[in-house]
Amino acid sequence: MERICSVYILDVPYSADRPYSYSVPPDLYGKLREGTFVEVPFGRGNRPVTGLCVSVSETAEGENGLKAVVRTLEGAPVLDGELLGLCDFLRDHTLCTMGDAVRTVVPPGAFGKVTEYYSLSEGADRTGLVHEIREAFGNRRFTKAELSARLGRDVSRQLSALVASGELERSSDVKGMGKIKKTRVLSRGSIPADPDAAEALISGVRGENRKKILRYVAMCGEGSEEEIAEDCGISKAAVSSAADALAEKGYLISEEREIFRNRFTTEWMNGKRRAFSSQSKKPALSEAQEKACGRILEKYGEKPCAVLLHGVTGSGKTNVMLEVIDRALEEGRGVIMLVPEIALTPQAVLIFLARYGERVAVIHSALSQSERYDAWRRIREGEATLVIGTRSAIFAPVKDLGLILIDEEQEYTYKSDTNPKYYAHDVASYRCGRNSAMLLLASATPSVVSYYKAKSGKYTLVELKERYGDAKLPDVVICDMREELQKGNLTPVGSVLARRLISDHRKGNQSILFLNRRGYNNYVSCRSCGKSIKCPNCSVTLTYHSKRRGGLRNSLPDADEEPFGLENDRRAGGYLVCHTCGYKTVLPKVCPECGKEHFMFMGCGTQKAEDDIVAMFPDLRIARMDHDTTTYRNSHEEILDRFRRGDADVLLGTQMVTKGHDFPKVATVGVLNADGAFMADDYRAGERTFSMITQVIGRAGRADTPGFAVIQTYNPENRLLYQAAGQNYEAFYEEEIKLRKALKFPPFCDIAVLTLSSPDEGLLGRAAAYMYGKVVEAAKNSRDIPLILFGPFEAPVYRVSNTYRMRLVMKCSLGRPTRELFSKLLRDFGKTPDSVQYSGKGRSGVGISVDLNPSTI
DNA sequence: AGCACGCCGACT
DNA sequence: GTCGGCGTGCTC
Repeated sequence: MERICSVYILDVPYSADRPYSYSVPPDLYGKLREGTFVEVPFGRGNRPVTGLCVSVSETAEGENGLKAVVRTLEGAPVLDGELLGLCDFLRDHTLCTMGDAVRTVVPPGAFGKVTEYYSLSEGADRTGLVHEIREAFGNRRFTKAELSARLGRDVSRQLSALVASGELERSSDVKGMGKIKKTRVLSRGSIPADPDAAEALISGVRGENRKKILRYVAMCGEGSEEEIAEDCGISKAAVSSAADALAEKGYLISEEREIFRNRFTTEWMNGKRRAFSSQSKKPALSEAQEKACGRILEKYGEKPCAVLLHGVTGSGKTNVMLEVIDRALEEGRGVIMLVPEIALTPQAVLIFLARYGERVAVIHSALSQSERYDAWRRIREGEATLVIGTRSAIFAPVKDLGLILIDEEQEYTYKSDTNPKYYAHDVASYRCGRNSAMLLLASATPSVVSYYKAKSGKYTLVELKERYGDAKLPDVVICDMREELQKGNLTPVGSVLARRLISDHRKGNQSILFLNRRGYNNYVSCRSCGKSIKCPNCSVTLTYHSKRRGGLRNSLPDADEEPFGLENDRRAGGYLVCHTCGYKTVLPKVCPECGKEHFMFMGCGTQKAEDDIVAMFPDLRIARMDHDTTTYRNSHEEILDRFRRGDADVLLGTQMVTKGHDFPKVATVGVLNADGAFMADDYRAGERTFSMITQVIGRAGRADTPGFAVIQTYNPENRLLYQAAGQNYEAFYEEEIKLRKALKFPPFCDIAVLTLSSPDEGLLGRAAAYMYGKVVEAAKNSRDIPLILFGPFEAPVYRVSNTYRMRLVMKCSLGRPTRELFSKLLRDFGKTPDSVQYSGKGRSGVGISVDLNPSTI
């Protein structure tokens, strides 16, 4: 019998991403298991690469000719079934390589990268190249890339020749493994636990430092060198040397322990925790909350299961979620809670830290690589059982997972838009199924897809319909901005809102102004009737593109450039495009709705709004919060603190201002342009608008201040706005789901987007046409895969850093057969013979990627 | 991706 | 002759 194993190579393109068989040398029998990272020789040159072993098996002798595993990567984790399962799931469901999947599931640094090095052997130095190498590197080892970069030419061929002739030696090493920081922890050795007996013993020991250390350990039981040095006021070196002596005599036990770097959490734990300890008390649940909680906990017994908790803003969903978390933790099971990035504020986290203390691990984007790795290990070792974090926290290696919560579940940040383009909900469902856990989705405005699943029985629907306490909905005024325009008001603030801002300021109240960030998605609307121009096939808004040399541009002239810019653009060939079906038309001379000829570009960003408001109201102090002002760490918090302290009168910003901060002095909330969001060319524009407006309105008039909200719009007859104003989710949903059904959009189908990219525009066009044919052919060959294909057409942003992109959009049903179809298309695309057909010559130079159910189309 | 192998033009 | 660029097929 011989032992062989199946290995995925972590750095191969999609077309070569499959398991490869290697033989296992007997000296690795004890070390090599499924889930072990290994070094293997790969390719014709047998270059050393990183692999992940996914299975080990015995085989009858004779099936040989296999290369052998070189070694296992010491210090790298061995992935258990849960993590391997996650990698497999990602690979299958997002059509990524195993390497990409592994790098998503396991933090970089946990396993390094096997790297090939060369170094000069004792051999001669006659040859030119050997001489060059000696000059550049001496006897130090170097990689092929380093040498090529140094010499500015390709050296592969000579290197192999020099290796063959023995003048160079090849070696391999693992690069980039994260350092595991350790510290020495001292605990009681022969020191008795009884304080008097301990003191008697300690007083007999010579040396002040030693006495201090012993007293510390006698009192606290144990302490790290750092802690002891800090608390006893001795240098670390002194602690270290005293500890050596004390350990040798047996007074103390000394052991090495990993320490987990976590600046964020540690700061809060040490500093602010006490201040917030009052929050650790369980808040009393209202009757409605109690009832909702009961229904969820009842369901909790039937795991695996999924629940959608739909609670209107201010209904206290968090309290209910905390109760469910308690239940899972009491059972001894692990919990993951996902929150949107912008909701992961220190205030929010503190609630959890105060309540659950050291069991919590927080994963957020500000963590350094080593902190991330430390958090990962802390979770994996079972020290942290409650993980709170953004999208990627869904992969946290929590032990015995019993509950996954996704707060604000409709947020599209739960869909990754880079490499493994996964949707956190899908991963969550998979993990819950595998672990018999509960999936709890929560939102005031669930996504239409999730609510549909709840309505149709796939999820259990639990609703919280009343606001907590006696909080009331604010009065909402919907303002017709067309009238403002006719009056000649071109500023982002209409007269109603202007009056409120002034009176709020006079009374010492504050205001929040919300302006949708997605301002770059410009559209054209009619100045007279306010209608925007829609696609005849899809009922989505057409996007305006102005034709400029080299492709399409995405930003539009400022409002004051217009109508001059508009006329110029029309002459230059500006046109309207539907990003769903590819429909394209020239910008009409007159509005198709009312026949007037005054079009207008929409798309005023927060920055412009700030300038305008400052000009209008010089007395108001404005705090602007958007992506541009919050790029620095903590700047987000600083802006909110400033506003909370009352050092600003107006908080102006993008979605960030809509998330659950409580500002008691906020009387008025203004939505500067409610159209900006739902005019976007995406079938979910409606649900996003509804969600954003609902949330931002909820910010007005908490506590004792009566609330007031102003929604500014050019479409005052749009029912969506009234539904949002009245927080009437049901009405919104009923209308929306009919529309989705009629037009066949999710949840009644899935959407797949295949993107081709190339710096060569002509080549790209041919490749796109070619792939179109391939998809048609593939769909025809398998009748059971229903698929509606649109395209090929230019991506919404056609050119990005000199690369052009074209897309095929497909409505389909994403099951295993459909994914397999896409997988095959991707694999085949990576192989040359086919691509020759469109490229004419050479390697195609066209990139391909598939996004299944993208967050925007 | 990244390597070897083969083909081809350029330079010594 | 051989160095180095470029295209192609293949990776246990």
